[in-house]
Amino acid sequence: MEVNQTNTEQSILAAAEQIFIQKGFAATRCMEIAAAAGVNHAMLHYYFRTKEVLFNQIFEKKAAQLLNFFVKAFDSDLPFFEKLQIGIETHFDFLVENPRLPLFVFREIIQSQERKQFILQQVFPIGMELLKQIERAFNKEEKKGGVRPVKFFDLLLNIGSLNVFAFVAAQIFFDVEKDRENPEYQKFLNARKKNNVEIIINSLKIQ
Amino acid sequence: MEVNQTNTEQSILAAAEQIFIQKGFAATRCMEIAAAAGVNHAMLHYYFRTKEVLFNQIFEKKAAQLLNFFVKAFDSDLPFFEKLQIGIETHFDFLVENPRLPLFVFREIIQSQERKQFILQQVFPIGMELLKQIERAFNKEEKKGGVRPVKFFDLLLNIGSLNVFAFVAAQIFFDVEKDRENPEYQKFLNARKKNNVEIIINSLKIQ
DNA sequence: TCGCCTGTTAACAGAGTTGTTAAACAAATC
DNA sequence: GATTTGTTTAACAACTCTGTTAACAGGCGA
Repeated sequence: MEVNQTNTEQSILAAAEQIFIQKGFAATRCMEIAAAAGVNHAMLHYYFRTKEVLFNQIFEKKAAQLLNFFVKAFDSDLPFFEKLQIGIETHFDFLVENPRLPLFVFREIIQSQERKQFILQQVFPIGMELLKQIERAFNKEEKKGGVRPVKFFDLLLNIGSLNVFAFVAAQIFFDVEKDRENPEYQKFLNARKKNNVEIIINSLKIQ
Repeated sequence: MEVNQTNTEQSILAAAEQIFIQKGFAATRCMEIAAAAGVNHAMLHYYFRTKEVLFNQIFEKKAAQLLNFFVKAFDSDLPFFEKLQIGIETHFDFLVENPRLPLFVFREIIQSQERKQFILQQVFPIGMELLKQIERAFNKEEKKGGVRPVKFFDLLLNIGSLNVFAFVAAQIFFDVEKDRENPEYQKFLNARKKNNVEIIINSLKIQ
């Protein structure tokens, strides 16, 4: 072996992840990934055979990450409303670290029937299984009369809507990679986080 | 002239609109648009010179439509909360007819610095001007003490989040073009519309 | 009728993209 | 020190995509 056995493979993966997420499958060129990884473009085909294989590897990892995280964020032992708040905030913080992820996954799902199938058949059922646990806790609280009667599915969609859309909007007004230290950006994020928690809690509290 | 003068241009535009919105700029092939329009692909270049010119024509039209509509939806003379409800519902109904539009615009904004500039400099200011009218009505209501103090910008983001994300989710579970008559899809849409109005109203009402 | 204009087509040029391969090369093993 | 194995490179083949062009068809005015 010459220099770095797995390093080449790793740097291709890292470069591919970044570029694919930013530009999507169709707009990404193999040469560009190779250049970013600092290797000859033949390396991509040596390690991953085709652009599609490389892409799918990243897509599947990221799609799973997105859903698993959503589930894990609600997995704690606190009182219901505290758990909810921490869940929303943790999910939001995950998006701060991965601001482009949701749009990336949605874009590629919508574009390819195969990927849609993959999500619906491979990722979704696993997530659903985990979500049921949280749903039970939620329903228990509902029976106790602590919350307004809302469908759990609607609750999840509401949280997802508010949290995800904050980062879609953020990408219009800010450069989510370079503006991490920008106080305006941080102010925007904090305001949104607080707003989202309030809206959701408000929608569940009995008037 | 041989066959149909302006019909060719129109059918190219119609085909391009559909395919660009579904696949985005990078994934769309000129040949595909030509085939869908039923013309030789040289026609695209005859009428529009380049793929980019054709795309920009559609993008600019759609981006303006998206924002103008958002503004127009809130433009009525009813009491505040009724106006708000009708505004949210009208915006939602617009998305029922254009379910892929938001994701299309966001995707292309994010991908191209030029398009982002176009949105921020050409489209946004016009929308903001119009939005100020609605903001004044909102602030008046706020001063009367009829609503909780919320930043108008946050309110807009909240409505946008909930309405837009409904159609992002819809595209995962349904085929938004073919499922128009599907009762499951209609049930989903009605539930979301009702949910979104409730959440927003709830977030503004004083407890 | 002739020439001109618009719209259309097929063929093609040029650039860029994915994917292949043969050869060089460096370290590990024998 | 020769062999093997894994890694890298340059060159290239095949293909696709965008954009051009030359030829052509029919309508229309001179």
